[in-house]
Amino acid sequence: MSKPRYQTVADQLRRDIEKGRHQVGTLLPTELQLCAAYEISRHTAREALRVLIHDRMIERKQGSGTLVIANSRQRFNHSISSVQDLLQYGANTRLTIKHTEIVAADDELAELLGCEVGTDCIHLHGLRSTQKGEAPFCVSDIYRIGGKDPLSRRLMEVSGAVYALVEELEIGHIGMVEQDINAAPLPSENALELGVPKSSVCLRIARRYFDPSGKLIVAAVNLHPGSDFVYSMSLKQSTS
Amino acid sequence: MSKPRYQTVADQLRRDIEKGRHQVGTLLPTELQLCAAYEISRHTAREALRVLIHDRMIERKQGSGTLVIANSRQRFNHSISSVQDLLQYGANTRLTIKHTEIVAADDELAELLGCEVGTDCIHLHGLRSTQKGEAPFCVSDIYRIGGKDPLSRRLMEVSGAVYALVEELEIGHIGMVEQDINAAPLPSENALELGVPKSSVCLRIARRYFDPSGKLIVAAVNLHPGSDFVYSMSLKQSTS
DNA sequence: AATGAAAATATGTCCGGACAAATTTATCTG
DNA sequence: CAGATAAATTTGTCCGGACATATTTTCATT
Repeated sequence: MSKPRYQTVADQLRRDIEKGRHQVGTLLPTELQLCAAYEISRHTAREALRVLIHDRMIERKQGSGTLVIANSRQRFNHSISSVQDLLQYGANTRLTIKHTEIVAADDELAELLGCEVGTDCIHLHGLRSTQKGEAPFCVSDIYRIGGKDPLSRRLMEVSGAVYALVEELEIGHIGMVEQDINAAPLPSENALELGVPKSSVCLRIARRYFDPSGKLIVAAVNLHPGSDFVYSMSLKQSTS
Repeated sequence: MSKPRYQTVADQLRRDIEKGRHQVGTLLPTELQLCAAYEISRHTAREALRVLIHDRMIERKQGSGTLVIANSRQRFNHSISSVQDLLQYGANTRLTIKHTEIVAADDELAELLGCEVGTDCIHLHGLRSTQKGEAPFCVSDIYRIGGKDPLSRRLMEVSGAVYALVEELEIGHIGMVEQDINAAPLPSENALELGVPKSSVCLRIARRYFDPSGKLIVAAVNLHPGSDFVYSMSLKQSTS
């Protein structure tokens, strides 16, 4: 239940960097100094620093020291799933399900789910916002084949990111994700929901989650008003 | 000079997975088994496994074990640069430079390049198509600061993907790529070039390439008519 | 003042051990 | 046989120490 020690130290260091107590471009205290300051072993100090390396806030160099390279966490900015993850975790967003229904798949949905037209599907429609109750910035639709299958029914009870969802539903783990990104006109009903002009364009991210055996778990479609919301991420390439 | 021990073990395990001696979906030997097999400490075994976690070949779960989730290192197909790579290499596309010019940076370009408004810049404007002479599906603009700098001049002579470009110009290697993705209305002149309706929406990918020291090499903006072209990629390799 | 060798510093690698927490497996009980 | 309980298994956390390697600093020499 309680946080590991190295996590506590990492959190504290992150706050210190975010608050400017350790400026970008300067060196963090050395391992031994951290050991003394937090009364931890060197191993624990290194684990804490590893967290910040993973967050891309620091870089370490043997003999030189630990350099602060960013004053905020840049966590998932390595993977394309980060676009989504950035929204779901990094930016600490909330998904509020507005309604759920059983629908017969039309052409478009049938293609997304890879099923026959007319197949019963569960559909969850929600809005994503940074804080609960705040203005939404993204329309999120989640689909699953089978209106009566037990997993689909449970899907209606839980809420949150698809990854959390999959964990909660005890599906095991996600084997593959297919992702389509394109631009599209934002449907007027969604424009209304998001409070943006009717003629807006949007970034459409359609994702399909498969289990390791290749069976589709769920599909999700997210619409982001494009001009308002810009995804930015940096990628460092290792040449080793 | 010599590789660390944990790296040797990680390499061996990776080869074993790639060769199918450890199948995707199965469990890797436990830490203690690895300790015995390679005559290493548990710490070293854990370091080795950490490498494979970083490569996204395995996933670990306390109490359960170490699951093999991929049979090859997942490197660039995890990064959003694959969107571009898919176009440049996977789909075997051609970039045809339509014209080059020296321009004074306006507000937008100055922000993209991180330079003063009014700075001389090289601008290459081109169209991307699957085959030379075929209908283009993407508008590509490449920018570089300095209208007279030798590298900029040479930029006008070569053509192709930015990565190939960088290689040809012998810049060394790209240290970092920053990327913005958003949706936008497609400017009417570009719509004309691409032969799509004037009121089209487009996917706009703006990328900035830096050398390892952090100096900007070039910036590129690609516009794709959104509804026509869909990026599709898989994040995790399915069991094949 | 410039150079180069030595010392100090800081991170990297590696070992040993101990206990905690999560999961799986075996066992007992009704 | 089903369900709860206990044991075994497996990874996670944390400590201590030692030496290696890369970098910076110091200092003696020229």
